[in-house]
This record gives sequence, structure tokens and C-alpha cells, in this order.
Amino acid sequence: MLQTDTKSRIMDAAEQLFARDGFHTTSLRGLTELANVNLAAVNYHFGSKEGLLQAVISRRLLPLNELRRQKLKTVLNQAATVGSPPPAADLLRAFIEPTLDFRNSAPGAKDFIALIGRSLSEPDETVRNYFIQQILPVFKLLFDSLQKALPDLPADILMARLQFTMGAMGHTMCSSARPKQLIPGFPAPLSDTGLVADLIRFVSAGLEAPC
Amino acid sequence: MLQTDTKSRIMDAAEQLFARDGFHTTSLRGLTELANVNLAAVNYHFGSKEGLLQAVISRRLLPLNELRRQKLKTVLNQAATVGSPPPAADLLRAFIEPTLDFRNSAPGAKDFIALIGRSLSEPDETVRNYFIQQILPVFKLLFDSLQKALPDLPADILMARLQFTMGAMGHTMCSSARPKQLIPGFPAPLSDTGLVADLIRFVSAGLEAPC
DNA sequence: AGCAGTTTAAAACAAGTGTTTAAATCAACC
DNA sequence: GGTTGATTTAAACACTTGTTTTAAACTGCT
Repeated sequence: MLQTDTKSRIMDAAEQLFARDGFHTTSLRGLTELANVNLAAVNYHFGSKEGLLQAVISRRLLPLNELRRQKLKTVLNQAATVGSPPPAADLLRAFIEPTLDFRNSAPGAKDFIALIGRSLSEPDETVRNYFIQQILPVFKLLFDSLQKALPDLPADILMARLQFTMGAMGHTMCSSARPKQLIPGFPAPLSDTGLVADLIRFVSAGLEAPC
Repeated sequence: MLQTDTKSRIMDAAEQLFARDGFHTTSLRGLTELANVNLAAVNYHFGSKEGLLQAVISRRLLPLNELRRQKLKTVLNQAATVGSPPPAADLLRAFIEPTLDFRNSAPGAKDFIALIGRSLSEPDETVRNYFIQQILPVFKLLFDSLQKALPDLPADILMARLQFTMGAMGHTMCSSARPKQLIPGFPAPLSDTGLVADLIRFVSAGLEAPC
């Protein structure tokens, strides 16, 4: 067999279609056709469509969050040796930048980032719940670290601003995965790397704004 | 007949359900049951489910965008009389604040804001296209005004930061419509008015960040 | 060879979807 | 009061969905 195994082909196709069309809109018939597998293979390997979703999310989110955690720890350790609070911008970079690096790590990773970016505002709780459940620990680490970085910022305002940050991040991630269409009268969008670099500047300034 | 007319009842129910469950996930059977009308009434009055969506969006978005346009013009006129460029924060407030005022203007308006907030990142183009089409003129006005307010900021970076802004705004709008669930370890969220006030501070600082 | 785990194939299942139809009902007007 | 047009009703249509079932074929391993 030259192709990858059935299970992987299903997950790759799912990642692509869930990201492009959404979870509910994607039909197993279209999915299995794209993956070149039999319709029944999904239920055989993953139990259900929802089981497939969970597998698709876990496959990429676990290593991504682990990468975030490591980078956050590095920033915290560096600050601890110097004896000063960690810079907020460095913490945000540690959380955001892996998302970009990650997108180029695997062929389907870009689709995946769009999927979770969208899940933040999705009406359906299926995707969002799996996502939140997996990101919560590292998000908590980010939150606690930022409280040390910005001790004068009230906790509820920090929380609100992190929500803005997640919104900006999610929106950017999933619209940069869409085919870019020039809107007449507006400038061409930045490159992906430029976009993320400026996103970090944007949210850093926003987080440190007076209140 | 004590109740409002059929057409309005359908639109009210649609607004509520499209916002809560999404456009595709909402079935006409559940919708017409909630509205207390016959199943066929939707196709009779609006031609199709999509026609209903378009009507729901236009009903609220047209006056909302008109309000935004007026407020923007006011800021621009005030700046013109003084002879100085308009302050970026005032422009953003003129664009963002009507969204909040609007939410309290009608019983279903809060649902509606969640609907368009979500549409920004929705995979399906149906909702997003109607939304973008209607908001584009006033968005262009905001963009041009901000270029005057921040003449040193390159156009493509301004565009990117407005994208961040829309992301933060949309995410905030549609998650504040969701039933708030306390997450253990995190502070309780701000009130709606407090959230919008801080959103304006957040994006103002972000827009004016050095680049 | 033989066994177990996989994969395919085709079909059917039960349920849900938007839309259409034709008859019934209602309201208003001459 | 009867007629016309708009509206409502219940039923059916054509189609798609996720899932299950049955059987057959293929895989790698001892």
C-alpha cells in the first residue's frame, strides 16, 4: 500500500473539510470519498462522527499546547533568574507564536488552526467544548503569568482583555486560512508572518492600556 | 388578533434561533413551531429559508449601520471645525458603541448581534456575505477616517489591525450573548457596558501601537 | 494454512431537511 | 351576499443525513 493508512487518511480529510465547511455541514459521504475510504470506515475506526472530531482535535492540539506551555515556562524562568516580572509581550508571544509555527509544521495544520479559530464563536458546543477542555490548563498558566506581569491590572479586566485577544487571534487565524479576496478600496492583506507579528504588537499594547 | 403579524413573528423567532443555533442548524420546523405559524408560511412570505435570513439581517443592520455612519460623521465634523485630525479612539467608539446601544433597543437585538458577531468567522458564506455586503460602506468610512487619524500608520497594517478589532468585537459580542458560565480559577466576567468600554480602550491602544 | 484484525462493498435504516401542492379558510370590497 | 385575493393548513415530495448490517475480500502474523 503506497498510501497512508485508512485511519490517517480519514483524519486528514476530516481536518480539511471540518475547517473549510464546518463540522455539521460536512457529510461523511463527501468526507469518505475525499479520503478514498469506505463510508462505514468512519464508524468502524472512530465509533461516530463526533469521535472522529475528537481524534482530529486531539492529534494536533495536544502537541501545540505542550509547545505553548514550554515557551511560557522559558519566559517565566528567564524572568525568575533576573528577579523581575516577565514582560507581558513575551508571554503573549509564547502563547501566540506557536500557532503560526505550527501551521507550517504539517500539511493539514493550517486547516486545523482555522477549525479551532472558528470554534471559539461557533454556536454549536460540540467543537468548542473539546477545544476549551484541551486549552484550559495552558490558558490558566498564561492568565496567572500575566497577572504577575501586570500586577496593577484588575483580574476581571485582564480576563476581558484576554477574551479580546482570543477573539482577535481566532478571527485572524481562520480568515487567513480562507482564500484571500481583495476588496476594492482596501489594501492587500499582510503575509501570514507579518500578520502574526503585528497581532502580538496589537494585543500587547491593548493589554497594557490604561484602565 | 392580539399577536403581531405572521411575518414579524417568523423574523423574531428566526433571529433568536439563528443566533443561538446557527443558520444551517436551525430547522424550519422548529422555527415555525416557536413562531406559532404554519411550516409553509416561511416559503410563502420570504420565498426560501435564505430569503428569511436576508430579511432578518437587513431589518436590524440597516439602521445600525446608519447610526454608525452618523456618529462617525459627527466626530469628523467636530475635528474639521477644530482643524485637527479626528482622535482614533473617538472614531472607534463611534463604530463600536452603537452595537451596544443597539442591543438594548429591541427585545431580539441582542440575539441579532450575536448572529452577526459569529458570522465573521463562520465557514458558511451565506451569512457572512450578506453581512459584509451591508457593512462595507460604513467600514470603508471608518477605514478612511482612521487613515487621517493615524497618518503615520501604513495602510496594510491599519487594515490588519482593523481585522483584529473586528475579531475581538465579534467574539465579545457573541460570547456575551451566551449564558455566562463561571470557569473555576478565573474571575467573573465584566458587565456588558464595562466590557464594551474596555474593548474600546483595548483596540484604541492596539491601533496606536508602534510598528 | 489458518486465524484475527481490517477494509470494502452494497444496501437498508430511521430520521430529518427545505420545498411544493392543493384544498380550506379568512378578510375585504363591490 | 357573493366574489376575489391573500393567507393558512395539512399532507406529500424529493432528498440528505449518520448509522447499522450483512457479506465478502484482503491484510499480516504465527
